[in-house]
Amino acid sequence: MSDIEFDQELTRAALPQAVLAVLSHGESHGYAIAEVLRQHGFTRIKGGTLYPLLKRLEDQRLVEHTWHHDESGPGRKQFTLTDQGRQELERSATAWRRMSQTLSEIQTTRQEQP
Amino acid sequence: MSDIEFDQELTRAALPQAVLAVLSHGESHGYAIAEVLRQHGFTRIKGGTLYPLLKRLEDQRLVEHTWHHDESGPGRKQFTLTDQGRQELERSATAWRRMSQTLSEIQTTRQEQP
DNA sequence: CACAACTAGATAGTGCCACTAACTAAGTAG
DNA sequence: CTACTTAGTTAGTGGCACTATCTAGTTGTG
Repeated sequence: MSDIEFDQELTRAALPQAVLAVLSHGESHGYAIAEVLRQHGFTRIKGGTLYPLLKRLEDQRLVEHTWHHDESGPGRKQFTLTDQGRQELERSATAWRRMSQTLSEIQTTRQEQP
Repeated sequence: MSDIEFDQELTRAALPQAVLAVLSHGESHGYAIAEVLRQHGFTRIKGGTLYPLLKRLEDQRLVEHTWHHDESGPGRKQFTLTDQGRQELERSATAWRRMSQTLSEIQTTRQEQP
């Protein structure tokens, strides 16, 4: 639970996967997702970043929402992963690992001079 | 040496580090850097992506260039890492590892329900 | 010779998306 | 009544990969 903040480009690449990963544990709403992300080091995710992202994930059919109105507090959009979302999470996690691998390869591999 | 292509957002986050990593092996010019990147799976890096990036890295004092005019072929901008560039490569590699760690943490950690 | 293909670098335009800031709206604490 | 928290939304900006197109020198082929 670090509180160091990630840089912007890294966030941009990782955030959709992070949100899907949070939702892989079960349904949740925007504000609670933000809370979990904050605990994991995404300290500066604001509504203006998260809600449009959730909208995009929904447009891609990776998540779905239903409205929940409790007896107290404002209404909530409860988000759940779709099957497609679960697949995308897996695909994205693999891509991420492959890129990590590639980056360290480039750095450690001796280059052939032509 | 995979020839599968990376997706755009991942490329965006990784490419500057990848270029710095290539240059950590010694000076090189744009076209040759592109060649090495292609060998490592960045199959669709075109001049229009790479040259502006090199320009930005230079603006940030992470790389420097000198012109080389061989007896044959067009002139080349030979790029070298600066000390600052070497530091940035290390910082960025660490950030990348930390993000990978974070992503797998989010996915595997049980969430506390309030 | 003419014409294509390759090497090397540069630029304009587009689209995506994190970020900032400001907003609505309902409940709670002082 | 005022301020804060929870919850979600919207408009505007800037950075950057991507596409397409350009210049310019070199090499290969008919």
